[in-house]
Amino acid sequence: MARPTTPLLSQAGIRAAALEIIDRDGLDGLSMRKLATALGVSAPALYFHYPTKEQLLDDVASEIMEKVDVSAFTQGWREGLLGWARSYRAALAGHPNIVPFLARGPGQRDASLRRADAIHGGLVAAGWPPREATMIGASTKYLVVGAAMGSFSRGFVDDVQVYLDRYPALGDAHRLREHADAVDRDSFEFALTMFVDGLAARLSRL
Amino acid sequence: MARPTTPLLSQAGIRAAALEIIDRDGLDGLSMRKLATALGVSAPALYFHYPTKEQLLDDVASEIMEKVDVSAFTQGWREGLLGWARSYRAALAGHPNIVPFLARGPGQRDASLRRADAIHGGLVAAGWPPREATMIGASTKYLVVGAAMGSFSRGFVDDVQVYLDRYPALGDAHRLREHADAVDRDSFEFALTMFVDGLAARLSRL
DNA sequence: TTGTTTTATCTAACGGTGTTAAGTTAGCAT
DNA sequence: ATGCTAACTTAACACCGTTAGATAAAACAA
Repeated sequence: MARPTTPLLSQAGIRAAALEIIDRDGLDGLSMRKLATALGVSAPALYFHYPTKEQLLDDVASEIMEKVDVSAFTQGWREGLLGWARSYRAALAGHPNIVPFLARGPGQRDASLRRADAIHGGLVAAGWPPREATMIGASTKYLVVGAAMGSFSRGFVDDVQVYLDRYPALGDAHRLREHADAVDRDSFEFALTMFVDGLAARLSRL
Repeated sequence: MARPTTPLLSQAGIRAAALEIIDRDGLDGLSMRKLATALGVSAPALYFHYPTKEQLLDDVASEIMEKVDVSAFTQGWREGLLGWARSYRAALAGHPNIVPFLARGPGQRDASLRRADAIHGGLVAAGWPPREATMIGASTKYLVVGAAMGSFSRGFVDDVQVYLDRYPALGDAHRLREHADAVDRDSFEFALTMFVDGLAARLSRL
């Protein structure tokens, strides 16, 4: 049982299985041995397709980031920023367990730079000074990543306070958790709206 | 060499050494064995003082969070929010390597609850509806944590220069690396200002 | 003072991790 | 048919968090 007639593994298949485990068992729940078992293979076989676990996670992260959409900048900076932020957050919220990894350095890839360029260019084209365009991009990313981290770590103090305010009649943790996603999205939308309102006021003063 | 004349370890000493290693070598750079070696002791000795690595990290995180100041809410919601956000960010920026742990942290401690109460209470006292007060708290936390994650994940954009001709609109973004700290702080201040401006406009409409 | 218990460390070891080394065989080119 | 490469295998290494059991000093009881 050495080399199979038809290959058992592929990069795409490995990534898919890895993401499935991460979504189900968390980032710490992913080990190369568990991943290999899920694929019906021994652990070192993975290293024929991926040089390192880190590289595999990088690819999984990039795959997720590819769903981020920056096309709305053609309709104006406000629409562009909102569209980007929302699709960015949606992408992260779909796989909250990988956010702590994702937030620590997807930067230097080609696709990522193309996105950054579209954002920066869209803002500058709308009249924002380049320096402020950079800060707007960074700020929006702060909001998205912060919100994603928040939803990643749900169940803790601040969130409890949120639940109690919004669903005062509910004392039961199960039903609270049911609405956790909606609460998260509300807070994110609120933050985004306030931020963009502040931006609009500033741009009109400029 | 069994029991020493005077104890070699203390919880405070262990925490301090752990934080030092985290600051220097990163979160993954902290192992119980390395920590023990730094303290001139064998690894299992640590378990007499801390039941688990997780618990130790919890304590280190709490120690950091104790520097967050919420007192400015006595001077108004704007001042309170700005003061809280800035001291919160300063606390995290001082130890960026622990942020990924801290952000998923179980802040289920008394101090954390007291802070949340002060924030929520200060906002409601200033006329914010309770539901919006909690969203403001969540939003601010998003900004702080997102900004802290950003500064944590410095280390990307190494060879952005290579891409500059391909993505001309990046413009001055290639200096992100050199001025990472300044850009981070400026962007955070910018985001915070825009957010609070948006809030002020909304409150006056309310 | 002696004896006992508790405290703070030690060494050894268990099962887990990412990863490397070396062996085995299928497919393919010569 | 021969040799080369591809895609797997098992064995093993160094590290990880943590537990078990031994040991000796300290603290306390008689």
